[in-house]
Amino acid sequence: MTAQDLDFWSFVDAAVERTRDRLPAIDPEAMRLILTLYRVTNMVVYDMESVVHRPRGWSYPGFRLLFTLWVAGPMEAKRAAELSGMSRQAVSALVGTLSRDGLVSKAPDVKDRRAVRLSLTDAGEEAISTAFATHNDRERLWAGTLSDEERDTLVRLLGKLGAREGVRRRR
Amino acid sequence: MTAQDLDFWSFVDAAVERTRDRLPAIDPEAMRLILTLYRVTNMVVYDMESVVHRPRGWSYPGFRLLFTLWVAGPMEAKRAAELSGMSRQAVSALVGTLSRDGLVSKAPDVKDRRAVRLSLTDAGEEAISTAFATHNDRERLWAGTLSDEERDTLVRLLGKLGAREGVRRRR
DNA sequence: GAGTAGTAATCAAAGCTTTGATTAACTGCG
DNA sequence: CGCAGTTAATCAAAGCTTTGATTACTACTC
Repeated sequence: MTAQDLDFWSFVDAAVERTRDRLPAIDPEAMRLILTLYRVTNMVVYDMESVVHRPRGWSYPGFRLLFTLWVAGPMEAKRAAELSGMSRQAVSALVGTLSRDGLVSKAPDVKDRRAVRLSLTDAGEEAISTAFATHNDRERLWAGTLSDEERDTLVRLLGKLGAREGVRRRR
Repeated sequence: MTAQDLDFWSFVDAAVERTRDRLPAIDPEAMRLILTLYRVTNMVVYDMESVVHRPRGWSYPGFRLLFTLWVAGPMEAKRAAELSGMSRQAVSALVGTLSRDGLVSKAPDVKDRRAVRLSLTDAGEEAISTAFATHNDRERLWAGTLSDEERDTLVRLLGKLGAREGVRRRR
């Protein structure tokens, strides 16, 4: 496989091979894992975003924040950041957009006047309910390449990876 | 598990449960897969970027483009987009930064004067060589939660997911 | 050769995310 | 009470990515 014949996926093999030759001290299989993880996730996200969310005028991050509020109810911005995995700044900026578009409402917290309490508006509730069916159709399409057992194994192994201690987390 | 006790990971279980109750027509296990995939990858990317790349003054996308050129040699911008999984516009913008910082050089293509040929500068070559050892240390840390067999299984299942046909790809 | 269609790259605007700084409000110690 | 330290949120600037439009060039058709 020369450099001219590569495509998106065979690039991973080439990278592993090439690195094994030039930097023998590295762990090529760890590299293959992270490279593959990144590429697959990127594919899935691009597909979901471009097929499901952008045509409706929203972003994937916007959907994630709406979904977080839909699942766990109204909450402070800080907590929405924790549960959704975004930074507080990202939530702040995103809520600016979603609030402007009438999907999320901000109310001052009663107990702590620094805090902002986020909740779905009726339009937000409506939006997430209808969008989620399409979103999940797409999730099902992706998951459909795997048998139930393979899917469960994949979830379990991803969970094991995600349980890694001693790594940097968003604050 | 009430909404008040949730954290980043138990949120996934709550989402599956809550959705099963409110929207019985959806496939909760497909949802769990995609949700988990996204969260794990985000954790890994955040860790890699904040521990390895930002302290050196670079971004993860910047590293990915440099790495692409390092693995497969000088190439047109269009090809770099294909191999790295970025859009052509993203490559164009990113090359602006990397070129300004002296890590990548742009040269007009000899055969097609519309095209731009990208290559690593000496500084870029130097940068990727030294950064990659640290990058791979971090990859090894992540991969280290899994046995060799688990890691191979995970790569295989991710590959199967990534081989999905009929999805939207970047152009 | 002229004209049309297609392609490589870039520009422009908008959105998300990051770091670092700032404002406002809570907490705890003396 | 008064003040230092902490915390919630936001602002500002920079970077990456996206869509849509534009420019420059190539390739095809007549």
